[in-house]
Amino acid sequence: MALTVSQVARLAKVSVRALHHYDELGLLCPSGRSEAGYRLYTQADLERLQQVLFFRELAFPLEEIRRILGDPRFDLRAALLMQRQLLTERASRLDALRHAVDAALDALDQGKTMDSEKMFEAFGDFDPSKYEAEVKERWGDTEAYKESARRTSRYKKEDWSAIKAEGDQLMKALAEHLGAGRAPTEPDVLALAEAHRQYISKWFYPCSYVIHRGLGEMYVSDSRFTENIDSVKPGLSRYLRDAFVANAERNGVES
Amino acid sequence: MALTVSQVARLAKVSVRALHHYDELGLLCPSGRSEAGYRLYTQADLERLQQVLFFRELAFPLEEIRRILGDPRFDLRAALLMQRQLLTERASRLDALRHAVDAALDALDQGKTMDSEKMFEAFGDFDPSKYEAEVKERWGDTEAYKESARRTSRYKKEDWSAIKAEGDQLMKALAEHLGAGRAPTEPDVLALAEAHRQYISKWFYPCSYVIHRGLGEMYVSDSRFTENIDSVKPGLSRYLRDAFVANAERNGVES
DNA sequence: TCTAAGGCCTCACGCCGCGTGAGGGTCAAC
DNA sequence: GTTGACCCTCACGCGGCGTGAGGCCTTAGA
Repeated sequence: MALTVSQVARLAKVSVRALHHYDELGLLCPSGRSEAGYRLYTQADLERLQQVLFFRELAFPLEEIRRILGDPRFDLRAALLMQRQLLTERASRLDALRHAVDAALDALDQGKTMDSEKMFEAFGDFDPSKYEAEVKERWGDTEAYKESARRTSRYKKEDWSAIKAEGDQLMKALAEHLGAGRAPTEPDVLALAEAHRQYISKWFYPCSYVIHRGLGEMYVSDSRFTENIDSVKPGLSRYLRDAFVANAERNGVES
Repeated sequence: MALTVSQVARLAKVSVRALHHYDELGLLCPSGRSEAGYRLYTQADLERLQQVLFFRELAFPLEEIRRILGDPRFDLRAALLMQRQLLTERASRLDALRHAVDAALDALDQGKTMDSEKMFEAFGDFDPSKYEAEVKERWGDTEAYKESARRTSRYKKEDWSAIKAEGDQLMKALAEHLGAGRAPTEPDVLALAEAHRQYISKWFYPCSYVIHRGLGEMYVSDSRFTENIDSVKPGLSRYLRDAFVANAERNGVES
């Protein structure tokens, strides 16, 4: 059932190079490789690709798409509403341009030369940077987010799949301890919690014990996190929270 | 009355870097420099800038703008009509995207997950390359034009102003001979005609005697050429035609 | 008369979303 | 075993500038 690049490319009407590109960016990494190193895409990959293309059509930058799809805090509704707003603004701009072109044509028909003042009439009052600023404010309002954005934007060529694999491995290990009935306060589990904290610090943003504990709290209080994590193993999000809290305590952070 | 870069930048609301860029491309070279090498823009430069910005707003690539503004054969009406068409297509595309976003929002409101089929419904039937192809066909339909486009697209960093100066100098020299009452068949004039042919060959496209003669014919038969050339000196276009014809004849091309 | 600030200049690299080779391995069919 | 259609990984290029770096020029004020 696994598909090769060119098959996916045909299905989704994108170029093979684009798929390579998305792989490089960590935006869509095929979940498998053949023995010869061929990229192998699963059905799930196809779905993700569709989401990617959806946002791409909506003119989101690829970097942002990666963050959007990878972050369970992501607020789809807000993003869509914003994008709608953006599209509306663009449409009205296009309209203004059409009027400008029409005016130019009229002037031409009447044998007049276009005077330069008229040329600029339509272009005055439009400032695309306004929207940009808004977006930045909306999405980049926490320090951790900003730092994370700063760092992750540099990874590009580095191995995103490696980062993801590292995270998955931690989750899997913790899920196994949960499955084995170990308490979240046991040393092995605490060690894993600590490893996770360092993993976050290393790749995303400086993650203190306090912040890590807060992250754990979010895992249980925010359903988007909870669902995502519990899909690995039911109850894992609570388990993580408890482990993070215990790890913070053991390192001198009061609860 | 000469303006500096930053003054022009403020007036036209473009960046200084953009003006530098246009200078590099030969799209808008300031007509003067101060002793210290500062760019000095005249009123005429400002008008040209306005034209540049006009077409830029209409989403013409800069390279094409340069050709448009530099080529007296340029058909403003056709270009505007095309651009109108382009804008209309874009507008309808934006509309489709807006509907897609709305559909996504509706689905969200009803608690459904977006299914991937719907995601793609709006994106199927749009092929921007169609229009591209049309434009190419419309504007690039002669061999000389194509060759010229191929070559000039490579100049970029090279000194466009030097090329222009070389051409202007030839025109000026020929205009002086015309003013002095020399016949277009005199050796000096023929030499200049030949120099012009080689100038064209060197910078734009291989210009045979036959083609050169044809170019001369166009100078008198196409009013856009005629006006442009006669603005240097009245009657110059005819004079050029005659000189080119004589030069062709002297080199074994029958009339 | 000296100085500091704010022009101006020319390199030259960076960005994004890939296109387009180059140079080489792999797979299926004849 | 040979073809030809795939696949891989570099690595450069494009367009329209943004953004320094490093250095000269000009002008106003102390």
